[in-house]
Amino acid sequence: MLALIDANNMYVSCERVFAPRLVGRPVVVLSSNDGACIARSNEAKELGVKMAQPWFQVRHLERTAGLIAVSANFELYSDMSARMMAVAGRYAPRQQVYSIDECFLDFEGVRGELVAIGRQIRAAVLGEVGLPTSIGFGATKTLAKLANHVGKTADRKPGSYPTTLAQVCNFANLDARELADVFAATDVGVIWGIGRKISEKLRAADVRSVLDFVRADAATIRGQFSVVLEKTLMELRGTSCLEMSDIDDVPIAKQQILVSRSFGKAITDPAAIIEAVSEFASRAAEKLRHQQSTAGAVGVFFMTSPFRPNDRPHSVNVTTPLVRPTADSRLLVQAAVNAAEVEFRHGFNYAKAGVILSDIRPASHHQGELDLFANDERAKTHAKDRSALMEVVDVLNCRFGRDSVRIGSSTLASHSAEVRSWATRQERRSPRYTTRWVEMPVVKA
DNA sequence: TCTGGGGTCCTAGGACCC
DNA sequence: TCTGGGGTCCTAGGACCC
Repeated sequence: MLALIDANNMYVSCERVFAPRLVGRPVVVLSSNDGACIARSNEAKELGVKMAQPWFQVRHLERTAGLIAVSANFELYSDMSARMMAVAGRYAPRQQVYSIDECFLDFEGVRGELVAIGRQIRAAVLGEVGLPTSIGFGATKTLAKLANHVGKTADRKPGSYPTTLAQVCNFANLDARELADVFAATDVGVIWGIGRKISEKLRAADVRSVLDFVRADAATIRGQFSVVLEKTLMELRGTSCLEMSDIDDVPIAKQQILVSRSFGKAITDPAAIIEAVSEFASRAAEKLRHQQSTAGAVGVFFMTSPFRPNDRPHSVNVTTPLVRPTADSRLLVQAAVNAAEVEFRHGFNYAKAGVILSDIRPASHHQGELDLFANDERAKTHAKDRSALMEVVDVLNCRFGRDSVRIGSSTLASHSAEVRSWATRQERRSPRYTTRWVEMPVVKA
């Protein structure tokens, strides 16, 4: 039996732990640039604020309905996430952290009543970390996800499901009839793996509820959609198709590393694009070294805004293969900047840019005898110097703070983050209470 | 005025091989 | 006029997730 545990409105709940004035009020957390709502409290959902809705569209609710908006504070959220995962992990032999706010637990071999255990987990995470959670139990990952959704919804919208399913929902405790009722009352679009496009297509074929979907013909689903959706169907019928990947302690290395931002305002100046791309490449290189990998290709993109119909659209997306995979910031930045210089066009209002590292492999992996340069002693020494230098840079930045040492070209046009024309706005960010000494909350006697 | 920033997996189709 | 058949590998793009 598997469980999915996730934090309710994670980002909002993290903010509330340290700012009790937010409790019971409609609250949203804003994306970078304070552009869109990426988390909503239940009260904000009730005001009609949609996921990813632009802030300017709901801003009037600040005055009319007491809506409170805060800028995203990812440093705080990821630390709170780690604490939550540590607590949840105590209760089952295997845990897979799936995202910042949810993990799967595998209860195989565990004795005891699962709903009762689920309630203990909720109480522990709430008591020790301060985050409210929901828990779903099912025979497969997709069922556990669905049970979690039912548990959360039963709690939030009385009458939607039997109250016994609220907060902690175990499908195994339902008989066939009760399960069919739950499935019939649940929209097909909430199933894990069914997004907007597929649910539209399913509805057009008169498959509207989870029950409709579960009763659909598997071969037809595969033919008209994909093997992926067929797996989803089998999972809902109780046949496991998605394995637990339970590499508990060692995070799986990313196959692609992306750093991108929307600009605070439109960019027309090549120097600004180059500065941004240089900065993104630097940041990506840090992530790359952190997971002890090298990249064999550097991608750069920048584009105009699709939301400004009066702007001429333009979009650049180029990938530069590297002769030899590297994790050296200077080489990665150089490749990214070169591509940006070549592809930049005057006369466009660029709104967003990014750098993607791909063809990622372990840093320990050497090309071996086929790489002629590798046999060149000077080249070997050079490579060693390089990685030693990067190590020093990383250590210094870890000790003295981000950007204590950085690549020269990322400061071409200006000297501080505050004056960089492309820098994102974050006017409402809370203190990083748990990860910065100077921002630690102070208790007054 | 103002519209997120990460990721994953699968598939179709082209390049290329014999 | 008629122009193979079977395979692999790679990439771009589309779907999804949070």
